This record gives sequence, C-alpha cells and structure tokens, in this order.
Amino acid sequence: MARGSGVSTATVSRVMRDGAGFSAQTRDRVLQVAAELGWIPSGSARGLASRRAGIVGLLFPDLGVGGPDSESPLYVDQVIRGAEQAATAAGDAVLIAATRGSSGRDLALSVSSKVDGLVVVARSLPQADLATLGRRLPVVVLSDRAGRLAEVDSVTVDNVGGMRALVDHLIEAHGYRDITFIAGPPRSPDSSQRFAGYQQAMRAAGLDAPKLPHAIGHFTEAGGARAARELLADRRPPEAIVCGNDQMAIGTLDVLTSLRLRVPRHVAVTGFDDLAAARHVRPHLTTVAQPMRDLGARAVRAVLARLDDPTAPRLESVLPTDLVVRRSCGCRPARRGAAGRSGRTAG
Amino acid sequence: MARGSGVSTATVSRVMRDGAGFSAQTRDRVLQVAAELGWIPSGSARGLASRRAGIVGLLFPDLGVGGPDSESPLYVDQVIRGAEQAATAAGDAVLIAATRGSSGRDLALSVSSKVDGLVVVARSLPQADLATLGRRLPVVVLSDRAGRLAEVDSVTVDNVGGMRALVDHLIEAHGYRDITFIAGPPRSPDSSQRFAGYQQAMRAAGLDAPKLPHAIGHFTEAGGARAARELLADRRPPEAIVCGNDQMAIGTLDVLTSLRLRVPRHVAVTGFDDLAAARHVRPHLTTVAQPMRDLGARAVRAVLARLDDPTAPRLESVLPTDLVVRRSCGCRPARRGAAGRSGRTAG
DNA sequence: TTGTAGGCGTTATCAT
DNA sequence: ATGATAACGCCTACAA
Repeated sequence: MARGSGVSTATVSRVMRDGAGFSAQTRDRVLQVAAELGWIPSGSARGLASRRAGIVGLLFPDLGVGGPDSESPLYVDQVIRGAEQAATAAGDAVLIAATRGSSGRDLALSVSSKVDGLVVVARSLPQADLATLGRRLPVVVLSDRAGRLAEVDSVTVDNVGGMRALVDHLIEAHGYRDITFIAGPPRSPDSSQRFAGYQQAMRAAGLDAPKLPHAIGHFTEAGGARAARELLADRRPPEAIVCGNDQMAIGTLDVLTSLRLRVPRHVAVTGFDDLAAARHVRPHLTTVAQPMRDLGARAVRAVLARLDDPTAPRLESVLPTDLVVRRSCGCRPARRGAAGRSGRTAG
Repeated sequence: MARGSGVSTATVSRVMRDGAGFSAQTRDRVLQVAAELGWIPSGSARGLASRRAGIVGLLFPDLGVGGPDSESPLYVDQVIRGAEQAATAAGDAVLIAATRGSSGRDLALSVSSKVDGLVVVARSLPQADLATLGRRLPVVVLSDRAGRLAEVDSVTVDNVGGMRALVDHLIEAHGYRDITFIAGPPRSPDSSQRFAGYQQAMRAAGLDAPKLPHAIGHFTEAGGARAARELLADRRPPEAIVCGNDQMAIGTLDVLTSLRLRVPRHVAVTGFDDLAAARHVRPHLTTVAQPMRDLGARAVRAVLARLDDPTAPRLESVLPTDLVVRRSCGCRPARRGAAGRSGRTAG
C-alpha cells in the first residue's frame, strides 16, 4: 500500500530490486520517501519470499581452542578478504564463523540456516558433516580434497607441484642433497601433499626420500622452533631445512640464529605460503606463494555458480602456486625492483 | 503440522529454539526426524517472525580501491577475528563487508537489511551516513570518535596515552631530544590522536613540539619509506623517528638499512599497533600494542547490548594500550621469556 | 505502468 | 505439554 508514498507494496518492491516496470517518476518518488523515512527492506522477509538470503557462509577452523590466543591458520585472513570481495562484487555478503573443536557441527547448522551456501576451509569440520551439509545446500571445501569423498565442490592449491618446484630448485640451483623436511600436523592434507612434493623431487633427482617427515612442527612458529631444535640436537645441520609452511620456517630461523648458525651459509631454510612475514624476516624467506585471496574468491564464486545450476558437474579446481626465490635458500638478492618470482606451477 | 514426525509446527519451533514446554520424548523425536531429513530451520523465516536475524554486520574500509591489491588497514583482520569470537559466543554470527570508495552508502544499506546491528570501522563511511544508519539500527563505530557527532556508540583506543607513553620512554629512558614524527593520512583520527600524544610528551619534557608532523606516510610501508627518504635527504638523521604505525616504521627501517644507518645505534625507530611483523623485523620494533581483537569483540557486544536496551546511555568506550619495548628504541633485549611489556595506559 | 492477493516458514498468542 | 492460527514483510504471478 502506502509506505508513505502513494504506491503499492508491489511497486515499492519493484523499485527496490532495481527491476523494471515503473516510471522514472515513480522510482524517484519511492526512493525519496524511503530515504526520508530511513526505510530499508527487511532482508529476512526478502529472503523468505525469494528463498535467497543473499549471504554466503564461510567456516574456518580455530585451533588452539578456547583462550583469547586461539588462532587460525594465518592464511585464513586472506581467504576471508578474497571471499568478501567476490561476494560483494556479486551483490551478496559473507558470513563468517570459526569452528572451535567439537562445537563445529552445531555452529555449522546455525550458520547453514542463515546462508544460501557455504565455503568450508580445511579442517573446520569432520568429513561426515560435510557430506550431510552438502545435501542441504551448496558446499565448497577449501584446501582439502575431502570434497571428493563428500561429493561436494572443492577449490585447492597445487601443493605437490609447488613443493616439488621448490625442492627442485634447491637440488638443481644449489646442489643440495642433504635436505630435511619439517611437516605440519599429521592429518593436514596441505601438509601431506607438500611432503609428497618433496618426496617426488628427491626421488626424481635420484636421492633418498624418507617415508616420513624428519620432524613435525604443527604449522606453528613455536612448533617449528621445537622441531628444529630436536633435529639439530641429534646431528650436524643438514644443507637445507624445508618447512611445510612459513610460520615453521620463521621458528626455525630463530633457532638457527640462537645457535649461531648462519642462513643460508650454514643451512638453507625455506617456507610455504608467502605470508607477509616472509619478506620481513631476515634473511628474506624463499617460499612458495599460494593465491590465498583468489582461493577465497573462487570458492565463493563456486557456491554462487552451484546455486544457479545445481546439476552442473562437480567442481574440483586446483590453483597454481608460485615459487618465490629470496635469500634464505642461498640465492643472491635480485636487483632492486625485480620481482623474484618464477616457476608458476601448473594446475 | 507434521515435519515428518507427528507434531505441530509450534512444537517443532519450541524444540528447535531450546525453549521449554515439551517432553524429553517429543524433543528426541523431533530432533531425530530433523536429523534424518537433514532439515534446518529457515533463518529468514525465523528472522522475519522474531524480528531478529541473529547477525551483526561489520563494515570496514578497503582503501586502494579497485585492483586485486586493494588493501585495508592490517589491524582489521584482528578486529574481524575478535568480532567473530564475541558474536559466536553470543549465538550470533557476523557478516562482513568492505566499503570501497563511494559505493559505501549502498553497501551499508544492503548490509543493514540483513543484520540486527552494525559495527563500523573508522573511515568506512562518511559521518552523515553514520547518523542516518544509527537511526535505523544499533551502530557502533570503531577507532573513531565520530561516534560522538553521529550520536552512536563508539569503541576506541587510547591513542593519545599510548603515544605519549612511548615518547616519554624515548625521552626519559634514552635521553633523546631530537625526535621526528611520521604521520598517517591527514584525516585519520588515529593518526592525529597519536600525533597529539607525541606533542604532549614533547611539551611535557620542555622540548619543542612541531605544530605539524615532519612527514606524512599514509600508514603504508611504501609511504613510510618515502617519508623517511625525504626526511633524510634534507638533514642529518634525528635521534629517533617515531612512526604513526608499524607499517610505516617497517618502511622506515628498510630505508635506513639501505642508507647504511644502523638502528638503533644511529637512529631509533618506533611504531604503533604491534602487528605480528613488529616481532619479525630486525631489530625488533618498539611499539604500542592495541587490543585489536578485544576492540572487535567489544564492539559486537556493544551492538548486542544496545539491541537489548535501546534506551541505555550512549557508550563511549576507550581501551588502554600497552607500551611494548623491544630493541629498535635502543633498549637492550630483555631476558628470554620476559614479556617486554610495560606501561599500560589508562582508559 | 500499477495494484491485488496468496504464499514463503517461522514465532507468538491463545486455546485445549 | 501440545495444537491452531494469526502475524511477520516481502516477492510474484495475475489482473487491470
């Protein structure tokens, strides 16, 4: 009827949705009255009627459950930014929630009720729940091939190829043969894929590849430091220490410094992720860049696409990684301004 | 009626909301059927009927508009995490959206329709829009005293006291008198408050305080580097360079290194924020810690509180900051394990 | 171009 | 403890 102006709710609705079917005059009138009244359409009512909330959910893991220091993998921040960008560009919004320990299932249900689809970052949820959720609404898993088993779409990164390119570089450009690997959590898909890439590179060069990582660093700075300390207690330093991510590499660098071992002169060190910290740490960290923002953006787009076409074949997108050569592997610094990137990995 | 079990929608509703008024038997039955069907209540319908979406919105600025490199203040990530934690703890969820340039108003409206209340980070929105929004739903501004003018709640940080404590330290503990200030964007409230803190400390020590900052670094690493380069082109290095945030301090460190000036021997350098990078950079950065997560958490709680009691007096919360003394100011490193913190600033 | 009216899936109020 | 039944505020044919 009259939202204050003299038109029907239908007309107001048409105007507010940018649809067609009204005169410019009517539109101006409606818009003006709305502005005067500070009136905003109700998202809930709109969502109910159109069965589309205009919201995509993003679930990510919060490890170190509980305390104020609870922490998620650092790359999650970038994923969130990428997701936000893609969603906003599509006129949607993103809802975020961190699953903490066993409360994950309840949280997932609560979030599910508010969104049209879900992006689930690796290790946020047990696989069984993924499959269940996937039957109710579009679900895209990130950095986790569990999607395949749960039969939902997935967007991942070429961990194997990235790590392989990195280790190839250490072997070919620097001639290292004695290369130690510090892994992340045993059950992390990212970690095991990266280790596989390391094994492949070693074997391809005719070197012995261990069946298991030399140490476990849990993807944290402290964990990496602990792993490095243990490694070096046993034996003389290897030629290179390859870490499963940047945070562990940073912890390793600290330990080496305190042991008066110079990097890269005495030992080379590498990471994975290319966090901002990789450029701040000394020496600058040679690592593998993941397109973290793009990961988030693509996952959101995949959700939106699935909403449009529920029958499309399952998506299994693998994004390439980039080898980023800096000083910690033993390379000389590039000239100022040179990017220091190379070796884009195929998807 | 029968959602598959044999009870009315009313009963299902009661069970799903954890309310009372049903037998344990009925509850189990409803829950079981729901699980079997994979049924989840509709958030939209629920929101419409109860006029409560269970969602809090978070608006933050995305500067460097446009390109894939668009970037927000780094502390925003932490604010988001804190907001998520507080919201989840309260059974709500948080919706995030970055305002990019002039599209801010539309985005704000779109988000407003989907949420019960809004947290608005400084510089996301023109002040006029803040006031307008504030009339429609609870709005809490973050890091910006604009809240006062717009008559909405605000949560800020004691920028003045934090910077003052830092500069006091430089003057008293190190005896510096020639202290240069690199500021952020001219219209940033954070920046001008920090400059004011610097001025206060200088005057209190009987030193000359400039009316304007010696240089402007726009809160970015590149901007800080540029500012440092300009400063040092003119004159011999000052005893200390105080930067308005950590990112500019990091840029400044790079420039000093490339000019073969040692920090802190030749020049002391300090930051503000205590980003993770402050501990990675060499030398470790003396800075002022802001409780960024807490900032986000409190803002969300303020929104929720306002929802409960619309008539409560306006909230103007100022959180204390912590002086974090590391090596870049000239202090010797603390013993391992010592926190290196001191000087909590009053609110 | 505009209005009318049924329906979206809950919650909340009354009954029973 | 449970059921029936109006709202809730919008969208979407359908009609004019």
